[in-house]
Amino acid sequence: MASRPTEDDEGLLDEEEPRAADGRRPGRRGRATRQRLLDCTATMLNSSSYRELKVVDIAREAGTSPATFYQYFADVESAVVVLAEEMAAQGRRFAEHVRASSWRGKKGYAASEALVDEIIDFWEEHRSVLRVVDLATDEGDGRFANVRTHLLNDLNNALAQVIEEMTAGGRLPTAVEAQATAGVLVAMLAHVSAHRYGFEFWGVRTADLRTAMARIVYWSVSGQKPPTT
Amino acid sequence: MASRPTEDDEGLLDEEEPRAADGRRPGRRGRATRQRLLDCTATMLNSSSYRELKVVDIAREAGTSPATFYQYFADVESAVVVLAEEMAAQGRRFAEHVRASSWRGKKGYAASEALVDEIIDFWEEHRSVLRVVDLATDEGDGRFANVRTHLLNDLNNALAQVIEEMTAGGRLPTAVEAQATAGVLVAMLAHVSAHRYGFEFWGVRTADLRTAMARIVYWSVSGQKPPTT
DNA sequence: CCGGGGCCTGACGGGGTGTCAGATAGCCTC
DNA sequence: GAGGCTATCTGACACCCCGTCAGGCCCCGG
Repeated sequence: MASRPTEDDEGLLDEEEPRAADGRRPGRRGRATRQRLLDCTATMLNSSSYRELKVVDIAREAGTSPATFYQYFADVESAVVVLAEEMAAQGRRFAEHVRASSWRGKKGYAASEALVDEIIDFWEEHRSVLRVVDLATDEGDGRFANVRTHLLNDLNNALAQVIEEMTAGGRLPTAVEAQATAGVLVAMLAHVSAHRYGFEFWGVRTADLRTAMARIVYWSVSGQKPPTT
Repeated sequence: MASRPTEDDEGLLDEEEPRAADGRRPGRRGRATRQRLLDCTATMLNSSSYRELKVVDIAREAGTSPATFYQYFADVESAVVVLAEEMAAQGRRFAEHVRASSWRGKKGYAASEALVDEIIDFWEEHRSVLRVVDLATDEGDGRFANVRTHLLNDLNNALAQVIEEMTAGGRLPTAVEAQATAGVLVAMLAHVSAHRYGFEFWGVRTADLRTAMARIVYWSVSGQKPPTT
């Protein structure tokens, strides 16, 4: 039943606290500039690789100087972290979805398909930011790892909980470790969703990936064969 | 039955062709220097992050100058590609293993466990290089994507073939698309293996991940519940 | 209309990259 | 065993981006 540890959220003190480099609380003009910088960052993330994203370029795009950028963000990644956090906040629904669904029989399989769809769509919508999150996380950047956790942790625990219940109900063998299974499923969902285009390139259709994953999720959670349609 | 397309391997013309910057074929001394550079790159990859790997440092470590490095490699990544290719050559065994195994009954589950173990071990052994391969691939670097493909493609096709056979034999519903299922399984195996330590950090044991994955692989391939031990 | 603090920037030192032209080392020939 | 040729190495340099200041601009409140 081990639940993932969670770090202290200093972010809860104030809604948002976009502090400037010297600790000042920016006024109206400052916040506008900050937002402009953020928007440009998001835009440029769509058109260029994350590695090529230079402070100079963002600043120029926003019609300001590099020095101004550093007044609001410690580096490029800090700006992207903000974008990532905004995105992650929208990811809560996955877990809610899992908890609200019935996981038995045809309904269970439908829930599985719906979950997979939701995740694939989410990754599609936020792909440029998520790509950076994955990259930076793999590179060992704790800030991004934290965001990624917030995004996936709820889903992970929700799935684990369902699996626990199924095990307790005798539907799954006691040998299955709920957290491990949930973790593997989440990893699969996130990774495959992130690499849709890679698969498409190799001639594997997203629709088939979706079915393959839905089947695995359903079987892993319920212990039953998915209904063949 | 769509098989992944494969790129032309110009590498087959000559065993290895470590050409210098100006197209010369290096002599004995040159090859020794090149190898020294390569060894230092591998060493430093273990102790520092890939992003921090500077040409200057590698050169200094190898007791030579940066300019010399550029005589053998276009950039740091080019050197790592060579290391990655050497590693990938060892990954052939996964596919052989899949093809040589029986995938039914207890033997099938044992094969599944063995495959998972083999992959986890491989990722452990080559983790520093594989981390770069994953990172650079995600970043869109074609050279690394190519290596990654060579490494996983065989396994993917081998699994897909087994799944096809199972489908033909009526053991799996015809709705399952072999390549998609194989792709999802490979993605899961590679991604979870690459993030073992992440899971351990969250209190999920590798042994449990292994079981969870072995069960999913076995079920996906054979359509049967894994034997409960 | 006149401070003064919030906001911006020009200018700079630092460190890494990639490329020369020229120095050096190894090897073969006579 | 000296000359000469090529392979190999390197110091020096121009470039680029980073991140930081000190100082200047702008705007609002009084």
